[in-house]
Amino acid sequence: MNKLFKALNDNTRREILDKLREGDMTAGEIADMFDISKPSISHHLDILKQAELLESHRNGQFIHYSLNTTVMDDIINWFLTFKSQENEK
Amino acid sequence: MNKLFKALNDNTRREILDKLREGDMTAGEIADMFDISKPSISHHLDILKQAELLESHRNGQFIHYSLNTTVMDDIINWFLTFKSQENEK
DNA sequence: ATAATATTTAGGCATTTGTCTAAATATCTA
DNA sequence: TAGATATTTAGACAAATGCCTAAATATTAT
Repeated sequence: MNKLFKALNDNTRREILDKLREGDMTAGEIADMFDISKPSISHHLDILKQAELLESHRNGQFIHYSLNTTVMDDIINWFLTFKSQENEK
Repeated sequence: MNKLFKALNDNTRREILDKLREGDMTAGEIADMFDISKPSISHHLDILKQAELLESHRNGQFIHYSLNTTVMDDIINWFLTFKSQENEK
């Protein structure tokens, strides 16, 4: 959970996840959507990948990134336990 | 959302939230559960309060802290939009 | 083989973060 | 009013974070 919260604690990274909901994109396409250098975006992508929020596969020169939302289940459940406990009062 | 993710991006703070699910506690009681100085815990409590995850009220010398989970709704919904989109494929 | 394009890795730097100790503030009790 | 207890505020410091430029790696096309 630590890596997951860490990865999500940045507005640029959350925006990357949001954009990828529309469909997969290459590293370059993602970088072009931000006013940040490509190396910096590359680093953000790496952090998201380490948290397993993204998967990547190379296709020729391009590296395509796609969402992996299965890892969000743990966090969602963590939050929901707070809300469900609410009703027990 | 930024303050919220920031507040949640720390293991000590997440543990504080977990402990408070059992019931309200004073700042001192919370601090005693960790191997961290009282001023540091006080600072963590402040960050959680700024994110509106906690509320506090003074009762004599003591300050009692309690959970406020309503602010979690936004985050939960943010996550759920990822999961619900999953089914549209 | 060389040049061009896509992406990452390396290294440096300023800001933010989490921690501490010392001091300040607030409340209660004798 | 003094002294004890509960908590926060202030200031300092090391580690982590996010950004940049320059260089390295991988692939494609001439």
